[in-house]
Amino acid sequence: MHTSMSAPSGARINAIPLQLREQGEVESRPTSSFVDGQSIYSSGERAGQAYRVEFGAVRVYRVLANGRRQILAFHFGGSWFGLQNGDHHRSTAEAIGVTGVKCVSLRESPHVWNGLLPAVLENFSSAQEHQLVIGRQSAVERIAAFLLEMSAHAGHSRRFELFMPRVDVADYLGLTIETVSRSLTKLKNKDIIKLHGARGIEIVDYRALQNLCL
Amino acid sequence: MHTSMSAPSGARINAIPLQLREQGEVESRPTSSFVDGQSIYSSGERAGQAYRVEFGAVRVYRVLANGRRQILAFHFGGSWFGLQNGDHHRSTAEAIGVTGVKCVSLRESPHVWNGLLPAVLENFSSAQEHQLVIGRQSAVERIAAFLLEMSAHAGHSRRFELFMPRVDVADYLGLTIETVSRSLTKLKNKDIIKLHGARGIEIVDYRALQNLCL
DNA sequence: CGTGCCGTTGACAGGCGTCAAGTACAGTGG
DNA sequence: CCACTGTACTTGACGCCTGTCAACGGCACG
Repeated sequence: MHTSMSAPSGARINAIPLQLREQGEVESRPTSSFVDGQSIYSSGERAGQAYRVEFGAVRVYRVLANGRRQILAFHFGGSWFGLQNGDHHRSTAEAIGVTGVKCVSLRESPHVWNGLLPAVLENFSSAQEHQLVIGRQSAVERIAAFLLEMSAHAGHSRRFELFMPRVDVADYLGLTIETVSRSLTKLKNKDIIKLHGARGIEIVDYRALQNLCL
Repeated sequence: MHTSMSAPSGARINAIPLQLREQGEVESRPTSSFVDGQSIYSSGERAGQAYRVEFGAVRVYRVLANGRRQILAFHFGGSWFGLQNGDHHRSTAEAIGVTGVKCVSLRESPHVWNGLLPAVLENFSSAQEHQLVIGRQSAVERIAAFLLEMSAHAGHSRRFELFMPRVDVADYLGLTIETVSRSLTKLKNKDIIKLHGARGIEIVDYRALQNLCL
């Protein structure tokens, strides 16, 4: 199970951010392991911890009352998540594939907050970037931006595997799975990308993909 | 000029956040005044300052190469903005109506960063909230959410004035001005709101508006 | 080989963008 | 005082993009 996920996530372990190692507070904690789809925290639960992805991937999302879901962010190795100001989580975080996560209690060690400012700013920046994508870009443009984002997380590789199913891509980009599929097909037919199986992506024309995101 | 703006923004001066007064660093700075549409900082400029709205309002936006604009956030009295991790601004901030802004240099006083974590978390939270709106809601639902947001900034008043023109609302919600106008008309025809002139909003059925944002 | 999940493709309808015309209003100048 | 002008907003007609519904194909697993 999850063979198609564990291979790329294994490669990603080496990408764990060294600049955050300085925080001995974090390194002293054990890594918790989660299986695919397992909840790391849920909306409504009491907050008070900071989380960092060690390996694998995490989706953070919120669900509207009518069932519509919006994935706010994907997090990969080294990325912090779950940082917020309220007492209770307003979003849910789930593992994508087998995923390792380190937790720090902010109640026991409130001073850790000080070191997390760069991480919060990073999250904030990503959220703003994503606002542009879902606010002002067409379906194909969103897919292009998404593929470039995933490529960047894979070390700007031209060939990589998507960690998540289509429904996650759709809920991240504010689209439906059908539109995601159709947009990928369009990019394929324009010889901008090649598809290798359901999750494999090969970027043939990197520049064309970038031009779509203008 | 701007009479329709200065009245509500004047009321808002009292709403300046007291919990931030502790930072004498901020209070020691003079307030710079900006006229309607004046740039506070621009995309590409060197960053290194934190900004706080004293009175009036501010829009922060980015523009894609093809001219499409996305307003990332509106900021009102007491709100911090311009906080980011890079060396250079990736967005532009402009005054809406006559606006007062206090600046703090983060290069001269880097320790100020520590006190700004709550403000960054607040900005981050707002961005996430907005992701849901523009990612998963219809035009009418976005307008409903927007009106409730503006109402909240006016002390949850049922009657308030919009500070900004339709084009700002549209670029904030990822819509066109025509769709904004039509959606407002729909809400008006359903007797959920009343329109008083171009900018005046009266919420007749608060509950109905909330139900639209589910 | 059947079953179930995931992804793709097609037909169709509806929502929103685009283009265009019309209205309201403030400011200006005669 | 009133016509003129420019800006902001509204309304209408129309077309496209994307959502919806449905059928189909591929692959893993039992």
